[in-house]
Amino acid sequence: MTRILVVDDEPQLARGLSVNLSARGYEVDVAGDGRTALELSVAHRPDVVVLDLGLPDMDGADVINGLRAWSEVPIIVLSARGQETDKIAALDSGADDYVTKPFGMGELLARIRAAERRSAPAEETPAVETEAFTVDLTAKRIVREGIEVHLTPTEWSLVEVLVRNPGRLIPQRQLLKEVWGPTYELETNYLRVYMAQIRRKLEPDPSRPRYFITEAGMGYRFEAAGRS
Amino acid sequence: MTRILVVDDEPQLARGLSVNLSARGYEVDVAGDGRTALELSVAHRPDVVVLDLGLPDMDGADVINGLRAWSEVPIIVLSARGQETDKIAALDSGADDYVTKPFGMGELLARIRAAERRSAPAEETPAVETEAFTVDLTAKRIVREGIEVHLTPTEWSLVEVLVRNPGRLIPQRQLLKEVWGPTYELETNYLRVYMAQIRRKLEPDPSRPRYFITEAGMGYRFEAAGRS
DNA sequence: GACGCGCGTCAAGGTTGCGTCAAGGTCCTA
DNA sequence: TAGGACCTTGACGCAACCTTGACGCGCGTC
Repeated sequence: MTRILVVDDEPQLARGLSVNLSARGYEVDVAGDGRTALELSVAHRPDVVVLDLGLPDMDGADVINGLRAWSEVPIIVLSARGQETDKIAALDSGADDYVTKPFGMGELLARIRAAERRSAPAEETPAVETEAFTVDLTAKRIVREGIEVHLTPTEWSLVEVLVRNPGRLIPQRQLLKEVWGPTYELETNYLRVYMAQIRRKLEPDPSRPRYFITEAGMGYRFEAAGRS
Repeated sequence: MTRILVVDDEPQLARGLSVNLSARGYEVDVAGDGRTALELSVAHRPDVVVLDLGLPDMDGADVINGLRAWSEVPIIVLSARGQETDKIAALDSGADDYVTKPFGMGELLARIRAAERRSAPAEETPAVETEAFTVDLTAKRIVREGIEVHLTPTEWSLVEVLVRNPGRLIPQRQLLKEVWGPTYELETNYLRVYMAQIRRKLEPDPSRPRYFITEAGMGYRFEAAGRS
C-alpha cells in the first residue's frame, strides 16, 4: 500500500487532497509545516511526498534538501508561483515534479502514479537468506530456526538499510541519517545500542558477530555469507 | 555523457531543442516521426526521450508504449494540448513528465536534469582489479585470494587516494594532506608506517612491492598492472 | 670508506571507538 | 491509572587503532 505525505499549510487544500487520496486507496499523512514534514517522513517513510511551497516555517528548498539528505522519495511540488525560475530552482534542488496551481486533481493523481511507477522496480530484493536466519523485506518478517523473531521498528529500519546493501560498508553517519533522521548524524551511541540488540536477536553468537560486522571508525556491514 | 532523443515533427522546434541541448553538453538525436523515434531509440539507447505529441505517423500513446515495451528510459512529453485528460492519458500510458507548450527552455532543461538524476544511480560498482587483489571502492572492501582483507580507516583513505589514480605518482605532501589533513604535510613518518602496513596486507611479497611503488624523494604510485 | 639521507621495519605507549548494561523516560493500551 | 513495549541516556571496561621514536638498510656523496 502506497503511503503519501501531503505537506501544505492551508488546511482546506490539505484536507481536500487527503480525502481525495484516501478515497483512491492511499495511506495519507498530512503536515502543516516543514519541521513536521521532516519528522513525519522519518517516522512514516512515505513512498511519495506532495509538497506545497510557501510553508510558514521553512523555505521550500530547505525542505527538499532536508529530505534529500537521507532519502530518495519522489517529491512532487505544488506551487502558486508559475515563474520559470521557481520551477527550475525547485527541480534543481531535488524535486521530481512541479505542478502549478490551480491544477486538476486528476493530473496530480496521474503524476503521483507516474512517480510511484518509477520507484516501484527499486524493490528487487524480496528475501535475503543466511545460514542462521531469513529476512523477508516485503513482509517485514525475520525467521530464525523456524521461529519468527520480533524486531522493534527502529531495529527493523536499521536491519533494512544494512540488508538492502549486502557486503557493502555503510558509514555510521548514513545509518544514523536514514534511521533516525538527519539531525542525529552524530549520535553514535544509538548505533552501538541497537546493533547490540540486533545481534542478540539474530547472531548465533552475539559476542562474535558473523553477519553484522563492525568496521571500527567507519561503519557497519551486513555479510550475507557469514564470516569467520 | 547523457544522450537525448528529441522526437518532434516540426523541424523548427526540433532544431531549436537540438541546438540548445547540444550547447549544454548533451548528445542529441532527432527523430521527425514515431517510426524513426523507435528505431533510433533501439539503435542509440538514449538516456532521456523528449517526445512531442501529434506526430504524423503514430499516436503519442503508441510511441510511449513502443518504448515502454522494452525500455524504462524517462520520457518527457511536450504538447500543445493542455487538457487534463490529455495529461492523464500520457502519464498513465507510461510518460514520466508532461510539459505544456509554450514552455521555457530553462524549465525543460531542469526537468531533463531531474529525470537524469533519478535514473543515474543504476551505475555499477567500480572495482579495481589486480592479479593479487580486488578493490571495491564503494563497498569499501578488498578481497585477496578469495578471502577478505581488513583495512583500518587510515589505511583505507590512503589506498583510496592511490587506487583512484592508477599509474599516477602522488607526491608525499598531497597524500599527507588528503589523508591526515593540511597540518601533517611534513609527517612523512606516517606514510612510511602505513605504506608498510598496506603492503603487508596486500602485496604478495611485501619486501618487493609490485603494486604500491615508492618513488624515492617524490611520492608513491599505484600500479594496477603490477610491476617487475 | 665514512657520512648523510630517505625509506622500511618494529613495538611500545596513548587515544579513540565499540560493546555492554541498566536506569529512567515516553507513549500506547487495557 | 497501571502495565508493557520501546526508546533514550550515561557509565564502564576492553579492543582496535593511531602515534611515536628507535634502529637498520641501501644508496649516493664527499
